[in-house]
Amino acid sequence: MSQGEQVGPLDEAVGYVLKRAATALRTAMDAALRPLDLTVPQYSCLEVLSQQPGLSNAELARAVFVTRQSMNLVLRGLQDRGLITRPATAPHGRALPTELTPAGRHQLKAASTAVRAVEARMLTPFTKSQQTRLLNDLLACVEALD
Amino acid sequence: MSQGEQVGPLDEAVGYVLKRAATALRTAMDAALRPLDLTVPQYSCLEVLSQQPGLSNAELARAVFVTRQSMNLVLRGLQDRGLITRPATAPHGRALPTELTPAGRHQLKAASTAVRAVEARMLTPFTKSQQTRLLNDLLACVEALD
DNA sequence: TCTTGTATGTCAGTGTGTTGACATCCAGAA
DNA sequence: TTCTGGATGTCAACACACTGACATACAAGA
Repeated sequence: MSQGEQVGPLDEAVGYVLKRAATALRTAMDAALRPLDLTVPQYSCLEVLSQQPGLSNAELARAVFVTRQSMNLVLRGLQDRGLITRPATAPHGRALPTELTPAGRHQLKAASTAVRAVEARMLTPFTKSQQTRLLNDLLACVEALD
Repeated sequence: MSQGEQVGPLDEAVGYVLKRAATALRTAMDAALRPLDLTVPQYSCLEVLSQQPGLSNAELARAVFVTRQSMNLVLRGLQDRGLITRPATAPHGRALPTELTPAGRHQLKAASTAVRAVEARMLTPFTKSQQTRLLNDLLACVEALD
């Protein structure tokens, strides 16, 4: 262009590479979860639900950064497959506390190992301390943008 | 759970934070480009086209990691607004070489500064050497997954 | 008590990206 | 020359996430 370097060969833009990394991870996770008939949002939902049982639809949506409507579809799919349970009537307010079924816990265990394997493959080039450094760097990026 | 730590409080999973960072960046870029009436894919397309004029639809799609169909919609939108030009008939084969119009170059300049401002804000917490380190780390992640 | 506000679940409508498919165009081998 | 393979542009159908909207249920204040 006219005034010096603009963005560079695009491979040098942090934002570009950040998107590429996220896309590659998403693709790899999709492939790893496909044999289990789980999508990434479904797996994320199960994982959160395992760590925080009894969360409502809206709370789950906030935890996974999607809308209530989207999470509602995810939950319905999981419920139809018997991986989670929601009471037909709300015990308090309108919130329906969601819980994992034994089948859901079993499915989550398989999915969790598959996902961890993908993460481990992604982190192969790094030492343990480098991994925490990368983690902190990414967190700093998020905070700087917020 | 049963056997030690599973995934941790989820904030410690690199994949989770990677997605959060990419989402935050995407949201910030969307907000920065909205006043210019440009979406992130449209901006990416203009940027690539500026560095490599004459690329065809399929080549652009590969460069931005979307399908030909999606890129076709993006190009049509940009073409209707007079930011790019495509010959009505292909000079060779079926590929239609795309070029930026003066209006497109002008719009891209404004968009590029806006996007660079977002990237700069994201990289505020880092020194120059830390930025290149982060870049290389992310590239290593992509390579490890490929 | 009644009212206002907030939060939740759910129903549309919309937009965007994808996969699947097809016709076209060129290059190279038989 | 003829034909096969690869690449391209484009159409259709589908999936998923979003915004907008509405009715419901509880909490806090007048």
